[in-house]
Amino acid sequence: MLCPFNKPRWERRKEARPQELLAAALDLFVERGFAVTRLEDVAKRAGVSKGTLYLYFANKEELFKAVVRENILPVLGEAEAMIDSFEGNSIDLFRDIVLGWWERVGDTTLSGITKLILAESGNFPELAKFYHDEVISRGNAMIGRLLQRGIERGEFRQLEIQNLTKVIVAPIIMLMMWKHSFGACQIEPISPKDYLNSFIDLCLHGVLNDEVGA
Amino acid sequence: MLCPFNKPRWERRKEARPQELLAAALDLFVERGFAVTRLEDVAKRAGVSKGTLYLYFANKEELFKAVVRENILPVLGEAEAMIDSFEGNSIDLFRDIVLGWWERVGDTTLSGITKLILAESGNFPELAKFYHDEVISRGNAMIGRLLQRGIERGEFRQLEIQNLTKVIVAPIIMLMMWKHSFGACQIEPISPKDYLNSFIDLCLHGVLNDEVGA
Amino acid sequence: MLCPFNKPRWERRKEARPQELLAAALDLFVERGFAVTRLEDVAKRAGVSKGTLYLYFANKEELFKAVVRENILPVLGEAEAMIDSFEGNSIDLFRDIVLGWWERVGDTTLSGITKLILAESGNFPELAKFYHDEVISRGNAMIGRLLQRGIERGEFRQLEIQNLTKVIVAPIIMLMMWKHSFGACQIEPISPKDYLNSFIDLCLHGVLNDEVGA
Amino acid sequence: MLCPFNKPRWERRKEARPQELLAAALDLFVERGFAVTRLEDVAKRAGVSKGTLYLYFANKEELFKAVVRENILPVLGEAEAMIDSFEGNSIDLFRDIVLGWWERVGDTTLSGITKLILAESGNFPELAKFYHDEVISRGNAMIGRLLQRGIERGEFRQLEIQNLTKVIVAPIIMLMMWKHSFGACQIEPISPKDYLNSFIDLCLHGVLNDEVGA
DNA sequence: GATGAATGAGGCTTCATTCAT
DNA sequence: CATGAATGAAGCCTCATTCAT
Repeated sequence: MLCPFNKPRWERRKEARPQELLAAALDLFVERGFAVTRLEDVAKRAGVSKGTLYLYFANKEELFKAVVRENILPVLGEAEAMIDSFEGNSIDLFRDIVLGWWERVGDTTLSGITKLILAESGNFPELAKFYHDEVISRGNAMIGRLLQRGIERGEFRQLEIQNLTKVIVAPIIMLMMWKHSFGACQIEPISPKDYLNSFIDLCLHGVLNDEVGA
Repeated sequence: MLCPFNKPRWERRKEARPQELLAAALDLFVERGFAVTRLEDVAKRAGVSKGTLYLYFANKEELFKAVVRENILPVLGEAEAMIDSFEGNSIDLFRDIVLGWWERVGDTTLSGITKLILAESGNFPELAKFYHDEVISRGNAMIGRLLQRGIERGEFRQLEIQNLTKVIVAPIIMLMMWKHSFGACQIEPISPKDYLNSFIDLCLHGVLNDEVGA
Repeated sequence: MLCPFNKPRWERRKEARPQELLAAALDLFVERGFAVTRLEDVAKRAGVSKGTLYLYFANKEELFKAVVRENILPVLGEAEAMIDSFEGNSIDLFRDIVLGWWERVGDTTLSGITKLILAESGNFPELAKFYHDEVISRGNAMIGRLLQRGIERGEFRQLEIQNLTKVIVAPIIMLMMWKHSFGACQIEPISPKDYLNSFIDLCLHGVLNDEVGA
Repeated sequence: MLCPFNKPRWERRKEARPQELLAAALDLFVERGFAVTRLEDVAKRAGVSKGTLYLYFANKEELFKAVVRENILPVLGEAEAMIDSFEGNSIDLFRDIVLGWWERVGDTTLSGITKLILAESGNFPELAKFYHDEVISRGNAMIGRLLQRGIERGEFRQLEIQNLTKVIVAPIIMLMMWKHSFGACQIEPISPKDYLNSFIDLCLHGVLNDEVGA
């Protein structure tokens, strides 16, 4: 009785149960997709029975929302804070943001959520809107502020920010998508580090040979 | 009987059946995903009965595979010819490739195939591999050759081609994904023209302010 | 193939299936109650599978409504016609209506519907309203017209019709209730014939001994 | 400890528990029916937890039986005393009985018991029998004795008592049923006073116009 | 070939009941 | 005694698949 691991499972619930369920749901949703995942499997993976899920989440869709809310939003806040408090060069900031995002999100199961949303948005427009408003648009705004900062500091040239942010976000999202689609099938996995370095290099310098005088 | 146009209408109809079914299935699979699409809806959209589907496709999974196979093949080769025969400046070539791709693929139903594959790759790994080998990797190779051409002609600087191609392809794929996910939900649709111009501008020049002395 | 009874079950559907399902549902709803009746049992009694029910009725509640609609409404129309076309004495008409109602409704499974509605109205207010509007109030109006007719012809004394109709309808409804509650439990079954004769006698003459000078 | 009012409040509470549970259950059973009432709601209405119910009642069915048993007994005997001690006119006695019944039973929660029994008799035949023997048949006997008294005193004409009692009881029972079915749904609530006056008038005089020469 | 009625396995959800604290 | 988290059987409903015509 002294060791918590001796406690019967049901006793640990108030603290951990919802988190265990969310973790199990995240895994399975990412692995199989929302529509195909059976709640019974989520429960089984969390080590509880089917009915227990309904003590914590009203239905499958609410479970999905909770998974998104609990996992993605905290990370976003951190990144936003980083931009606003960063002191140095915008180039370094860009590099930090990109690599940090990969470390905190892309390289974790969380990246699967993005894939999930893009894949299943057709069936859950409400969820898609929720995710867009809470995650995508905030992410875009973050990159937009970063570009603005660089322009104001004279580090970046005059840029059309509106569309450019989406273009810049795209390769990061694609890297996450890749990991959970082709990557998950063992098809030509990409080296994130090399990919992201190429990405950063491209964003900074473009492809042109400036010495020739393009 | 040799010329299809001599056949009575219902007989031509009969031969067109599978194509009509595939088209209907493509639409619905793209819009809703594989698991959620009901065969009855596919049949209804094609104007036939549910049972008729099974005259042409053994089951739902085979229908999916046929949809992908039938729609992937026509895409191949379209753009490849373009690149090798082009004479002018690599910058113009890049611009033509990107905008031409959008016009001939991205802006057609075929872009839905890409979304479909990325979304359902987990459940159909062999299709994902097929799509990767026949489409994605050939697209990458195309961009790779384009970059190589630019470098050889001194128009592009020395570039690490392997990963860069994937980075450059990413925003194009994302544009297609967007069209079929958030775009389909009426959530902040992107203007492809503006997006692609920003993309081309970024790829060529990067974001740095060269005059400052980068 | 000549004899319809040799036909496979599924072939007879377009004509008879919905009626078979409604009959089975009526029996079980009356026997067990709406909430407790399982659709699988309804299907089984009709000799079909669970899914077949949903080809004809959207859900359990719609099935219930259809049972009421198909069974009760036609009988009501007949009774209404009888009142309007009857030529003779109002006393005879009253007797005919009461005994006819018993024959056509009370003595059949249909009487169970009334019990059902009264018992389960709490859970299905929408159904209760439907039944009240379509059946109860029409039945009351029918009796009301009968009383009015008798008064106008001088056969009945001046009566307060509004509440009296409900009072007169009550013993008829109770007889149906009884049959499906205590009667169904083998508890002191009532002889409908004697009960209705007492009822008619009471309605006509009351209990008072007029000779004494009431 | 002998006087309950000396006990601390929570201890009196403890003894009152079963009554509070039964009251809550009565309300909900009457309102929604047995099958549909959730024990959790019963517990909530009584202000206890679901588990507590099982400290007092073995299961849902036993709770139902207890509800009925506890509520039936107090009804008995209330009215019986009235009839045998009455001195005056049988007409006045009838009026007093009917109006008194409504006041003391029909207009209280106890009328719900009647509705409950009639509605659920199919699933609880032994309770139905109990209720019939202890309540219904005693009520009938009471009315029977009343009629007999009137006949013997020459106030009522010669009547067939056996069935007539049931006919006379019917509108009273129906008034209770109505209150808990259509009445509870806000569908055309009946004015008990007017209804009962019409009822009494009908029972005494019938509908015929005696002056015409009945 | 084409139909569409029929099937029945399977998923989501509810809730009576249990039981460790 | 009281709690309320946990269980799991059971019901409603969906839909891929079959098959007699």
